[in-house]
Amino acid sequence: MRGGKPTIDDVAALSGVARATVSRVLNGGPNVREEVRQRVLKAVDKLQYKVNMQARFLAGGKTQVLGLVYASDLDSEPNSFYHSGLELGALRGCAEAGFQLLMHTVNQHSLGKTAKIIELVDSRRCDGLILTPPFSDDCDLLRELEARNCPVVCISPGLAAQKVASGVGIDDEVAGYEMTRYMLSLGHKKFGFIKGLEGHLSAEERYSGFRRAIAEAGIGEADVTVMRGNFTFRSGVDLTAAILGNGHRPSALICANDDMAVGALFSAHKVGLNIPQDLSIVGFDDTPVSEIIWPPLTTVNQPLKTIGYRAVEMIVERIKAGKTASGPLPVRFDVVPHKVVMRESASPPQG
Amino acid sequence: MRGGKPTIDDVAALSGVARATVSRVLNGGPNVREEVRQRVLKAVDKLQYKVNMQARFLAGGKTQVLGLVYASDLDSEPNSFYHSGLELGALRGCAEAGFQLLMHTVNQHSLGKTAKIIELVDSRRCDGLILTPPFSDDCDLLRELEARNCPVVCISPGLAAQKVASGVGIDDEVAGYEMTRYMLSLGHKKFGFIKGLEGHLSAEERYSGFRRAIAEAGIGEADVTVMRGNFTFRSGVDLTAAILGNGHRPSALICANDDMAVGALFSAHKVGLNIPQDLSIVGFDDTPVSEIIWPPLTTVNQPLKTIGYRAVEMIVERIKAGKTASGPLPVRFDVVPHKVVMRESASPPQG
DNA sequence: CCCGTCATTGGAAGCGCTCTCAATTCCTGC
DNA sequence: GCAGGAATTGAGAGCGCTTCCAATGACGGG
Repeated sequence: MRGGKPTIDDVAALSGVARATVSRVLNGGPNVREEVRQRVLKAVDKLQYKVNMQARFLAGGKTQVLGLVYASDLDSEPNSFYHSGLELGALRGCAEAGFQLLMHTVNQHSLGKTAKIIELVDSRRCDGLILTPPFSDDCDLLRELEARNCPVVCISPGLAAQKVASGVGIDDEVAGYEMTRYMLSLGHKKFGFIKGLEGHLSAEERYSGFRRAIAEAGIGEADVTVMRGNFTFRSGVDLTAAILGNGHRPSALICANDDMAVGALFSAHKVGLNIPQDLSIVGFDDTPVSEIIWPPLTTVNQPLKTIGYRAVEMIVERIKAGKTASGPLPVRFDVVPHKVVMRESASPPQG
Repeated sequence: MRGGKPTIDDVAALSGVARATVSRVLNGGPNVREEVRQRVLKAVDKLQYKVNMQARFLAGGKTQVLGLVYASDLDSEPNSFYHSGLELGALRGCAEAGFQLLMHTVNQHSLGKTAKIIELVDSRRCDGLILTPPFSDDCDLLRELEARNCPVVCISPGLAAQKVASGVGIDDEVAGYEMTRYMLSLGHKKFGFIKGLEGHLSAEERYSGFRRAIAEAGIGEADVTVMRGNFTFRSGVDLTAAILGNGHRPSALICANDDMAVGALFSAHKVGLNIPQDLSIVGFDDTPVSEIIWPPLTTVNQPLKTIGYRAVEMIVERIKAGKTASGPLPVRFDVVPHKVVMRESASPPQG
């Protein structure tokens, strides 16, 4: 033991068996006499022996670590609510599966963004990766990872990425469609839509759903105003101001996420509009603010924790498969249920 | 190379040197002829060789991984803004220091909460730990960790913990004091204070600062109402309702965090109060909502990202010291600057 | 009572890298 | 041209654990 922490050999020595036997006991292997097992366990306890994962994994060629990658740069702060939700769910999943979660952020505008992620797996730091938007839409990255045989699960990937790697998420197109249908059902006929950052395909899907519903309802191009924001409160404020200043004012404004919707609310308040009487405003995500703000925001709830949890389940599944079976698991996309949450920021249009 | 990934031996073979030499080149060791270095580098490049961290760390006895621990249970959702801020800062620090960040949540009410954290270091999963409240106040845990010689840095520890382990944070007592002084300067004479969860000593410090300012101002016990919340919006709502229903209404309400302040705002609005004319409400933390809410919340900003970043710096420092020097580094507490952010939820009392 | 089986157990070869220490080579200065 | 010392380089011993394979022992059938 040489003063340091006890090793498996110390346990073996103390219990009078071979190292291999201790290993068997530790890993619940078969073919160990009960009496021997007890003897080993007693030694483990007496020595306060703890497996050195570092060594176990070197020998076993794994790490029991999953990487969760998300984007962060100085201009667009990551949405903390969104990421915390996913993280919490993932953490729960990891705890159950006996994995650890390694966080990794990369500036999506940096040149070596892909390299940094790839290195994580090349240097054997983790057994699998969970990618969040917009990385979950980076097909090149996905393919590189696949070439390295690295299990990957994407959070809310767009259609293209869904063909390349497995993913989890809500059906954004349907969510956008349903939300729009709801607004339509309230009697709205003139719409505004604030899109999110380009490249976030899942947010773009919400827009597709919106278009589908609009088209079905026979609403003409002249009655819809579309703008592109960047998911921030600020952009919601600015774009809404632009939309409202524009004369041909919509009666319903749909935003691709809550932050922008809250910005819209802010802007509308500022010009003296009553919400929802004068303008219905709705968002996406159901972040905590949407409940706190006045009026409470009608929005779409997506079960972030469930998504994070499911992502871990899926990836663990793939990791196991990778080591058991021969052929790689087929790519799949798991849809988790979303829900339109009706609060008070949307109502039938006045007059 | 046997089909798998190239190893250091493959590089050694290809470049015609010994394994040790390749290692030296890889680690920037001295005493390698330039010509040899180039040869090795070329082989590395040609083979697309990547160090297997797993192996490097087993040999070196380190992991280059830092653990960030935070509490989470089902009843009290962790404050995503708070944790994301710290995490982001820590992540940035890790990236610069060449470390990875392992996240770990533990239910603070579970029995084995300490064991789970200890195991993280016992099983050699990380080289150091960053503890957030309330774990940063768990002196028993801190001592156990110290016994294991595990570098630890606490985020916003209370006075007791500051003596046991190093930490970073703002000076909460002074922050509470300053905020109260500010309210006093506005002319308030009757106060309400909503405390946070018991055991979160740093939040308790804010209260101490409040008491100090109140005492200095010669305000009597009869003019302050104190309640204990649990940091949630809900508790802010409920406790404020209680305070307002109580007759002897304060003109200023100070909450130990923003969520509760927002709840207070909500409750006050509900009973028809004008904020800040009828009641000034202030919080702590400067979360994003505080800017979005109406009226914008006067609060105390603490630089979370800086704190997270600094925590990593400190821990890396300790890790290096642990391996170089003999004596352990002295315990220290780094104070980062906070700032009272004056917005519109506080004003001189009416009448 | 002997031999094939099967449950147990031990031995030893790695996993891929770091690091100590000895061997070798290269320069100096005289 | 050669000794002494510094600069390089190579060999090999781990780091602590998993796992393949051979060895041992017990048992039941012939």
